[in-house]
Amino acid sequence: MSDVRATRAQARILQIERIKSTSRRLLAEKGAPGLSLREVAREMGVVSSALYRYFPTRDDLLTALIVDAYNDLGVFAERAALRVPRGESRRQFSAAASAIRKWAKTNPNEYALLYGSPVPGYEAPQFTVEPAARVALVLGSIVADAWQQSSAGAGEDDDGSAMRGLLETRNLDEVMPGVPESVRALSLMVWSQIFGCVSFELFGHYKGSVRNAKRFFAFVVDEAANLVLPPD
Amino acid sequence: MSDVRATRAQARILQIERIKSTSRRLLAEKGAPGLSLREVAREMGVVSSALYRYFPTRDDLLTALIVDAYNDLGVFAERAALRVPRGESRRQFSAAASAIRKWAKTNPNEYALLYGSPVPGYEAPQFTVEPAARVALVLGSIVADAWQQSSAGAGEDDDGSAMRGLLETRNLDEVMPGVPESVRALSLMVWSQIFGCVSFELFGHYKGSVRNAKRFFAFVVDEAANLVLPPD
DNA sequence: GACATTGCAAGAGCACCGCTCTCTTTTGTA
DNA sequence: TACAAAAGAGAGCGGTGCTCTTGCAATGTC
Repeated sequence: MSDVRATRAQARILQIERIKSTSRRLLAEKGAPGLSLREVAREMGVVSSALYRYFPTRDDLLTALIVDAYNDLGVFAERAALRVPRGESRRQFSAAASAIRKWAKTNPNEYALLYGSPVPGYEAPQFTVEPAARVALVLGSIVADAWQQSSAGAGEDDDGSAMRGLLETRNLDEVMPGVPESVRALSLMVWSQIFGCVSFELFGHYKGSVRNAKRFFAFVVDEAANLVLPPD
Repeated sequence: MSDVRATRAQARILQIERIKSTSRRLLAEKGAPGLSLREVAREMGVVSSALYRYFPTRDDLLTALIVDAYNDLGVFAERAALRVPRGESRRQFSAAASAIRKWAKTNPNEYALLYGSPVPGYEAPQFTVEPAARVALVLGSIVADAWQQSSAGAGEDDDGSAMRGLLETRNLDEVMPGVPESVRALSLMVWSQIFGCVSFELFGHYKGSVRNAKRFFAFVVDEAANLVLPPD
C-alpha cells in the first residue's frame, strides 16, 4: 500500500491542515484566549503531545492561524474590489471597505486575533508582515490607481516639505507611486479609520451612540473616500 | 486597640484597594491574559483562595480594573482639555487627543484591556458604560461648546433627513445639544478615528509605513478637527 | 461579660492548561 | 533487509481558576 497511501510528506501537510482547520473551528467558537492545544487534540482524537510534532508551541499555531486569516481577509477584499469595473474608484473603495467589515462580522474571533490586543511579549514574526499588508495594499492601490488616472497630483508636491520624515517612503513608493505625500498620509489615516470603525462596532464601543451600524459605516467610508480620492 | 485599628468595613475597602493595586502592577508587567489570581495572592503574601472573598471571579477583578482604567483615562483627558483656555476649541481638541495617546503609551496593557479584543463571552456590565463614555464625552463636549459659541449650525438642519435613524439621538441630545446631526455623526467617526490611530500605533500596524508616529498622530488629529469643529 | 454569629485566611483538592520526556510503533531508505 | 527518522501514546511537572472545609478572630446581641 505504498502508492495508494499518501507519502509521509503529504501526510504531514495534510495533518497540519487538519490541525489548523480544527483550531479555526474552535477559535470561532471560543475565541483566541480559550483555544487550547489539548482540546484541539481531543477533538481530533489524538493525544495532545502529538501536536507538538507539528507546532512546537501554542504561539506557533496561533501565528499560522494569523497568517491564514490575513490572507483570507486579503483575498476577500481583493475580490470585492475587482468585482467593480476599473475606473470607478469610489465604488471600488466602498466595495473593499464593505468587504472588510463583512469579513470581520463573519469571523469576529479571527478579526480580534488580527486587530485586537496583541499578546504581550508576542512579536509578530517577519513572515506575517507581508500577508498583514495585503488588505492595506488593496485600499492603497485603489487610491493610487485613481490618482494616476486623474490629471491632478503633479503640481502639488510642495507639501513634501511639511511631510518630510513622516512616512516610510521606501515602502510607499512601491505601493503608491505618483501619489502626493499628503494623500499618502491621508490614506494611512483612512486605513486605520476604517479598521477603527470596524473594531469599535465589533468590540461594542458604539453601543448607546450608533443605532444603524451598517449605515454609519457607509457614512464613514464615504467621508474617507472624500479625503483620499482625487476630485472629479 | 479597637479605635486605632480600622473597622472591618474599612479594612475590607483597604484590602480591595491593595488587591487592585497589586493587580495593576502585574497587569502592567505581564498584560491582561497573563494576570493570574494566584500570582496576585502570592505577591501579597496571602493564599489564593483568600482573594475570592473580595472578587468572586477573575473576570470581576478584571472588570474592576477596567472601570478604574476608564476613569483614569477620562480624568487624564479632562484635565488636559481644561488646561487650555475656554474658547480655543482647536487647541482643546488637540490637547485631549494627545492626552489619550500619551495615556495609552504610558499604560499599554491597560489600554489594550479597554480597547483591544474583548474577552469572548465577556459582556460589559452596565456600570462600566458610564466610565467608558467619559473620554468620548470630553471630545464631544469640546465639539459641542465650539458649535454653541459659533454662529453656524442653526440653518442647516436639513441634513437631518439623510441621517434619520443613524444615531441614538436620545443620548446625544444630552451631550451635544444644538449640534447638527451630520456633525454628531462626524464626531463619532472622529472619536473612533483617534482611537483607531492610537491602537494601530500601539499594536504595531504602522510598522513599515509610518516613521514618525507622534507627528503622524498630530496630522490625523488636525484633519479630524477640520471635520468636526465649526469653520472660523 | 458570655455567647452566638459572622468574616476571613488557610489549605487541600478538582479539572484544566502548556509543555517535556520516554517508549513503542510505523515508515521510508540505503 | 537493516537502520534511521518520524509519529503517536502516555506519564508527569508546574501552573491556572475555582470550590470546599476547617479553624480562628472580630463583631453584634442578650
